[in-house]
Amino acid sequence: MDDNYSGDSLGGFFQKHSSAESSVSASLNNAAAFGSARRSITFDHDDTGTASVETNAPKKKRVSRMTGGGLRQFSAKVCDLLESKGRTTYAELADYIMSELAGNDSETATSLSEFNDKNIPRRVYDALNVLEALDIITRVKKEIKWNGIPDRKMDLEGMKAECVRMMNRIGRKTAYLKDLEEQFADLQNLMFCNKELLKSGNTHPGGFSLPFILVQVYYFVIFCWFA
Amino acid sequence: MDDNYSGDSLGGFFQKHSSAESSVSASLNNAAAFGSARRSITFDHDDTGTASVETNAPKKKRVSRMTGGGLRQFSAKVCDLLESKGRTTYAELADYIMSELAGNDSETATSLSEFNDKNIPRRVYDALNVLEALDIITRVKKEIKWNGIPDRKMDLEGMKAECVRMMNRIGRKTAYLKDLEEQFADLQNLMFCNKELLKSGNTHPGGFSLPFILVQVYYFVIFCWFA
DNA sequence: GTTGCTTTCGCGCTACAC
DNA sequence: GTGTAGCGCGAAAGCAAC
Repeated sequence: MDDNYSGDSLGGFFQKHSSAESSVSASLNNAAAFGSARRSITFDHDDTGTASVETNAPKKKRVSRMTGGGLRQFSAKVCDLLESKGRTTYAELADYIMSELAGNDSETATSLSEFNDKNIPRRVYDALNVLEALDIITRVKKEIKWNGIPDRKMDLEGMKAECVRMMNRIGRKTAYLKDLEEQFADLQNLMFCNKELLKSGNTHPGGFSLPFILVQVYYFVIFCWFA
Repeated sequence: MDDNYSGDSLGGFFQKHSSAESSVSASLNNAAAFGSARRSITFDHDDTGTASVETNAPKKKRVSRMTGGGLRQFSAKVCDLLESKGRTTYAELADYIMSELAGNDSETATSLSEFNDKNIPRRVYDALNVLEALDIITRVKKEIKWNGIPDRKMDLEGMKAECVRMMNRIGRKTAYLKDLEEQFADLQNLMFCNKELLKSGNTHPGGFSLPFILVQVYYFVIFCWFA
């Protein structure tokens, strides 16, 4: 049986080495002949051009996609990067992403980077365009500014901070309040004591008296007098 | 006029025969041979180089691009649509966008739609992929759900409400506090007075009494007196 | 497992803009 | 030339049906 392993994914392994053509034809045949297993990791090379036509060995296209490693993957990366940098340029983005991708290979390094060198930049453009359409970023002459998923982060953060601030304020006020309540209670005790003293007749009649009045009024008329 | 639009390739429509090795070349030829003119909103072309192969007049690929009418444009549309529908499917999206685009033409209608029939769907996929990477949408088996710029709306509203609530609470506490402070001040005054009286010797050594009255009124008339 | 079709979408050629 | 991006071929993934 053939290979058909399935794997992949992640792997990303496809090498694209551009070299021998024999491989090419082989790949073609494989695909057709075996019919079954498709995916071959790839091959080919280039020739690019378009064309080619004649006779024999037509090349193919290469590929074997890096499953799951397309626009979606790059968009996410682009987004993270943009968000963390806030303001950057296309070149910086592309470089960063490329270097990141280049890190995880073993021997396909060269071929991989050759591949990425051309593919990533193109994908980054796609991602940027969508992001721009959503107003998540703004492009002004080469400079890319992250507006952020509209206010989300900023406002959320801002409001959280505000919340904390308010909580603290409430805490302080509450403590002060408690303090005052205690003092208030103490004074009420004082009043009570005075009253008791008075009542108990413990007071000296000719003593002193303090015709004293304290009136606190909030909203209405008050008549008060004494003689 | 020569607008040539016309045909298109349709290319896709040769089914994929993947069989023989000739397949490759065959497809190429088809494209070339039938290929002939493909729309051009603007003009055309020429035959540039690449390709083509034998025989007759093969045109190529071309297609003068519809500047500015690419991923960016479609992304915006896709986004609006998704947001308004909340939950839909790829097919619905594509159809909707296509019909919308088809509306604004004059005579190129046919060619345009033929063109769009193939191009738009592809673009919609691009847009969806980016959106998905940003978690703005979620795809579950053909169904596309709009998550909407992550919680933004919900959280923002929620936190604003929370803020208002807290502000009110602070207001109430503050008023109460002020109230207590005043009462406190009053009582301290009372204490002070008492102390002064005491000190002034006006007091009777055997104890003091303070026929005293403290009245606090909130809302209504009060008559108070003593003699 | 394997045809055979449909849905996604990787990838890169190449047209334009600057 | 270089930077951007329109555009679409055809491979891979998903789905039946055999």
